[in-house]
Amino acid sequence: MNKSLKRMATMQRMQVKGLELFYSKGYFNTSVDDILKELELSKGAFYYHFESKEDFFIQIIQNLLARKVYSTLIEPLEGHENPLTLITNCFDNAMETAVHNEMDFGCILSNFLTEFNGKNPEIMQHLNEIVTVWEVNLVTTLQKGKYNGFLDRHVDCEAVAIFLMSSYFGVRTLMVGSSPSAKKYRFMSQLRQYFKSLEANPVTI
Amino acid sequence: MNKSLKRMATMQRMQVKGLELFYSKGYFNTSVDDILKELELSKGAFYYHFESKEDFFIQIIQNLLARKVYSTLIEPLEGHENPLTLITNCFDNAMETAVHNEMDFGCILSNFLTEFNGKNPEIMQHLNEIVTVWEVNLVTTLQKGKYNGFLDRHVDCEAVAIFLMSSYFGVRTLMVGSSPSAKKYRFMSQLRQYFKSLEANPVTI
DNA sequence: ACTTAAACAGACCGCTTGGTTTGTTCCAGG
DNA sequence: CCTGGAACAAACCAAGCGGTCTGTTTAAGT
Repeated sequence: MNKSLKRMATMQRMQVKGLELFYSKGYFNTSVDDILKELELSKGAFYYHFESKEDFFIQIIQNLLARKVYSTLIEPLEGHENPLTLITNCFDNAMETAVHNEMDFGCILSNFLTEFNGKNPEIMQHLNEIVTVWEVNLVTTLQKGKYNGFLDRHVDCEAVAIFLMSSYFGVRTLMVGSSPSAKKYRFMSQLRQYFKSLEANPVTI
Repeated sequence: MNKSLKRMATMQRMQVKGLELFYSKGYFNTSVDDILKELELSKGAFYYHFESKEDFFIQIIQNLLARKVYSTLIEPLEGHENPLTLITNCFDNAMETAVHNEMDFGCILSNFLTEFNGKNPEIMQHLNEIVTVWEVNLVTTLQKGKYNGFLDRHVDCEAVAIFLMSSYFGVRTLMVGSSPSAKKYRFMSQLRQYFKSLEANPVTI
């Protein structure tokens, strides 16, 4: 009955705290005990609910990380407006929350990609899956925008998507240094500059 | 006499192997013993030459990483040609070696920035110093290009530099996934597209 | 009231870590 | 030839790691 409810609640608590610490301190640099200490739970509780630290993290990826990426980077792309406007606003919002977040350590997805690269193929696969979902949604949005006459018909949507994902990952890494707000402003100005070159040219007679 | 020569040689060997392993496996995930095992040296040797693992890494940053960034990302900017051409070729070369490198794990500097962010302020300072050097050189190159009439006079050179560094860091992170060659090609096509919008407009009469 | 299983607590284990210490080899200078 | 320090080797240490195991408490079903 509410047995499974309590189970879910405890697992959720562990995963939320786990993602928080893995994100801020890194996966390998965060022990299971670190997580349990903050939750005032024991190892018994942890290994009752999860098979291993790795299994635990994979569930975090699918349950929390995937949703987070979706809500902040994919969902905002929905709509029938100019996709360049949608993406601009999406990036602007995502970076604005990062600027105002005292504990920002860069893009979660990008950080984990870096940390697990060449170390754990299984986890890398799960992470790359999320990247692909993002990429596909970007491409689809751009293509729709092309057919609706917002983008120049020569635009290579797949290339634009790669360029956008790259620049976003990168600027989030760069922003963790000094003056993130200034960097955000400069980045956005050049993103707009780039987008201008993708716009459909008005019909010349 | 050649005492100090041997000393330098041994320290160099340790640092080269250290950077190699720190880069591929991560700093926290690489033990001092891992490095010494591959060199067939002992802990005594290590702690005779270096104060600690952290001191060891800082010396690697200053001796090897700084030089590497300089030779691959800064030195190629020298010259009196169009800075947009210089940067394009520089990025193209840097990414090409990454594509052909079986053991590529992304941009070294970017990876370490991610790994140490929020964990070790001292090391972060050393890393950010390198980033700043790169940024300053990019800005200088761009400004020179503006005065020489290659760039439009409205171009915000500092913003362009941030945008370039972001996109490079990001694409190198993205390339570690699948089909790096395709991603490089798409990235470069959009970089050129972006650069076109920065070019000086021919005088219209 | 009794059973049963879920949901934990916490001691414990083998192993690895960064770092220290002590011992050994080697070789240049007096 | 002998000595002193440089350059290492290797045993050693406390702390921390992921993971296991054996309880103990709680609560639902009968």
